[in-house]
Amino acid sequence: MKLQETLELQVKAAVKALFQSDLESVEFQATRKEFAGDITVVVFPMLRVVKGNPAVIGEQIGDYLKSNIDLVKDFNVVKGFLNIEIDNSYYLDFFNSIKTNHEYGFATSKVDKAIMVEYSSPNTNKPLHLGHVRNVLLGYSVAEILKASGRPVYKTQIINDRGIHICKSMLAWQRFGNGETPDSSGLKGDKLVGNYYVEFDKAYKAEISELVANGQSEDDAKKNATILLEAQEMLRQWEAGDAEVVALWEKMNGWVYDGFEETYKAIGVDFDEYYYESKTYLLGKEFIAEGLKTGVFYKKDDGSVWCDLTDDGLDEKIVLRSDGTAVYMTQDIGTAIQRIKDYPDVGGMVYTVGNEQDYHFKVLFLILKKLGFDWADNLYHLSYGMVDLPSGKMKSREGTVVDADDLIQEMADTAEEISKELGKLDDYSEADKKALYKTIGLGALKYFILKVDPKKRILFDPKESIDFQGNTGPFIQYTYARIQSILRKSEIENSATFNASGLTLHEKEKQLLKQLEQFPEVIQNAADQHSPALVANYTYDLVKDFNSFYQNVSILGADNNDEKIFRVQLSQTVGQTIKNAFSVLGIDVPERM
RNA sequence: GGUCGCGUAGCUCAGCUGGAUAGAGCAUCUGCCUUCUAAGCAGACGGUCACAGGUUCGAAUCCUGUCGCGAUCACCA
Repeated sequence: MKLQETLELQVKAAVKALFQSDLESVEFQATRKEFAGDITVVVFPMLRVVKGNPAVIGEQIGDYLKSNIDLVKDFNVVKGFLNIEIDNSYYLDFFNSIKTNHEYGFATSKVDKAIMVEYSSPNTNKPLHLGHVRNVLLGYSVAEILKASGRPVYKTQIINDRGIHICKSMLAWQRFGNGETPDSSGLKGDKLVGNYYVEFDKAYKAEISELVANGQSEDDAKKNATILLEAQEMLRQWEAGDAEVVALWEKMNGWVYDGFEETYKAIGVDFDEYYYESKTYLLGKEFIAEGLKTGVFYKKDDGSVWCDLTDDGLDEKIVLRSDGTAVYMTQDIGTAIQRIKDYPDVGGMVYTVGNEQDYHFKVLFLILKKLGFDWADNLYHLSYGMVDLPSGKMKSREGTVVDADDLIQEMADTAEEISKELGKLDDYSEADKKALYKTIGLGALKYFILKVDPKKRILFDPKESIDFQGNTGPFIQYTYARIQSILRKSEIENSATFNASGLTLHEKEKQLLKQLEQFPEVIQNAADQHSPALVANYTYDLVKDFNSFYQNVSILGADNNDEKIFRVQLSQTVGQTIKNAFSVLGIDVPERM
């Protein structure tokens, strides 16, 4: 039984014996550093059932615990706080139980339905940028955290491969491209297609100003520009299945997918399954027709189909245009249903999408529920805040976007600069160095983004590069590397045993053991709250404790062999925990740096 | 205007479903490398937790209102 459970039972028993009252629950917290003790019972809440002075009550409960639980070594009471000192043997037993477990913190799989986690979900007309990076990192990490908490997970995305945006790139490429390909230009496919999206916009703007100069109003000019009309015509041709248009569409989307794959690979994320809007919007339409029959939806005179959500405090929502074509909602309904059809073991889904779509998902989930799907109760919108620049929002048309590939490269470059200044890697091969720079650069970037609460906005200043000191990825990676250095020197395995009876636990050691004890719970909380930030901040705390230990206590120079074995193994276990924690954040750890 | 989210140190962020004197990092300043990697450690400085009420033994945390910032309310995605 866990310590806290034992204590809870005994505190209840104490209150029963001393005051003839029953407690519903007992409130615990970690003892503050300035007081003696390891765990604290808060007496105040008991005052509802037990009348009296909280300090006196604490004293009496403390006496009871001390004489009834061997592990309770001593206690003290400060105001209404009962600080309990736990015997070292408890922490050493705990340590021995986890030290050889390489999966420490990860739940052994529960029998539970799988969860599908969607993230990235880009449009196919332009490259990925910093906003996508946050999305991808969050989605990937939440998926890994859910896995670590014992649930089967599928990672997926919905690719917005059809629509006016890609037609714009296609048209511009036809018109200005001279047959340019990724091969002929040496450009990444997504970059190339993105360039033509910009080309389109330029031509479009030029035409608008020409029309305005000829006397049209701005609004009219925007509607009447021939290049836009042509793009719209192209979309119609696509929907009609025009062979030439479809071939071009497939070709250019193919380039984009290759480019995206490269970026995903560089970031280090993956997917189990891809969904394409072009393939799911029709299924959505089927279910609109179905819902129309069952009365979930209704048709207006002009033929458009709506869902009335006013009873739920929302508005009416259109689900099909009057011309019968699909809207965003239509295909999202289709995609959701398709996924459950494909993966019957999936019992819920997580959508990693920015908070500008909060309303959309509220409506989507409600509609799916009205359509009668039992899994609709287990849908979660992992809503995250925008990544803003000092100048405000990123605007692709204004060229202020921070490109994902560039950013990754810049981070690696910064890592290289710093590493060279420190000059600890002189015996590394060039290839090993490059790999390490990438690990550190990515570590800095990922940690920077993941450590903040998903729902908060992030301000990213490209001029001030991301820190490599303090509460950062590289600091944590550095600590890991330090630990590996000790392990290389010590050559002590974690399977080795030490004689615990002779050990006097140093306060830094005890602090580390307490911190390690938290890890499984942190993973569970992070899974419940869909928050990688909890894991990131936990890891930082652990690492801070370790560095304090490292700097204040000699590990290899311990007084006796038992102590040395224990300290080396403690270091190794902290290292393993850092590695496990970082793995669910998608961050690699280096052997040296 | 309606709805939703956010507001904590100069800056970037923690603070678990209410608990002790609100914590870290960066920046500034002091110390510490002939000893396990100084991307580190030890310390100093720095706060009206946006504001005002309320709930209670106790509020940064919960409720109400105000202000500020953002998002959203399309036959766009």
